[in-house]
Amino acid sequence: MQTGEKLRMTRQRRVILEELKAVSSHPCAAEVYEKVRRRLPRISLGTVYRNLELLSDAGMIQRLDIESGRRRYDGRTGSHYHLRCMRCGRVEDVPLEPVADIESAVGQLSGYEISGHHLEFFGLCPDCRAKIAGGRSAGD
Amino acid sequence: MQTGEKLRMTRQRRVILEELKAVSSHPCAAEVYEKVRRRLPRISLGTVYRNLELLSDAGMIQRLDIESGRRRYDGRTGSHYHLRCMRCGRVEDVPLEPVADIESAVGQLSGYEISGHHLEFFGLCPDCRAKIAGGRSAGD
DNA sequence: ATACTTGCAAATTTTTTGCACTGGA
DNA sequence: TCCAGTGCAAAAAATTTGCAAGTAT
Repeated sequence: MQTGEKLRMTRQRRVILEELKAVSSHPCAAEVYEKVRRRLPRISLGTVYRNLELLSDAGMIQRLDIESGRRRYDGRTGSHYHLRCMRCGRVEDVPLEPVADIESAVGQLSGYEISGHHLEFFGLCPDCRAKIAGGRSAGD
Repeated sequence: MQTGEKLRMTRQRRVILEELKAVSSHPCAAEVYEKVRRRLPRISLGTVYRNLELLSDAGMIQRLDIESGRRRYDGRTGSHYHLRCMRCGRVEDVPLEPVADIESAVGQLSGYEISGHHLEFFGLCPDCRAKIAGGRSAGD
């Protein structure tokens, strides 16, 4: 929420942020940990978790609660939508402009004070479509 | 997906389904367990987890992956949207017609075969707005 | 009768936390 | 300097799973 937080920029924090901004996948904490570890071998998983939360709170990255078992993170902070492949699990950004005006409509109807919305599409990515069509071994 | 599954209807399964259909909240497994336990005191949490997954697979209920740490379930199976209060955590249905045609647009743009979408709004529910406005003790 | 289900408990998986030490502003 | 930040390891929290016994069809 509060976008202007003042965070002390430690080496760990910076590398986590850089690695997250560098990818367009939407990694979970463990995946960020693996990437960061290549540059800072002694970093701990706990530090990665703590920083991902702090960076989210500071508005420098975005939390993605679209899976039940694990939280994913997104280096893009602007509002945008996601597309998830139900077969391989990848999460991509949707090339579509966010709709802003539905929020006020929902606010009126519900009495809520709306502060945002998430829109997520799910289906099969091109790769998985090809695999299924070709080898027709739909099972894993 | 496959809505016509043939599930053996055990007592546990039926009660879980009934309790879930009876509420408009969107309970997690532990909450369903508590409700069901009032009618079947010896049911185990594992059975609740197993059945919620089976019922979801059979298309008789709906999985809600809108929180990172726990999965919620919805007795309504038709496509509809959700509204979550960021303060008290409640999840309600949105009184808004699902938009169907955005799916084909996204499919065209992305190359995905889209099978559905989730739209979730978040903000403050009327109760929490009142509490904050009145007592202004925004903290828990 | 016989698979499918259940209860129970242990195992997994993901995330959080306590604490003494370290390093950035 | 000095306090926020870190590494490490243990604790929590949510979910899954193995297995012997029970039950719906």
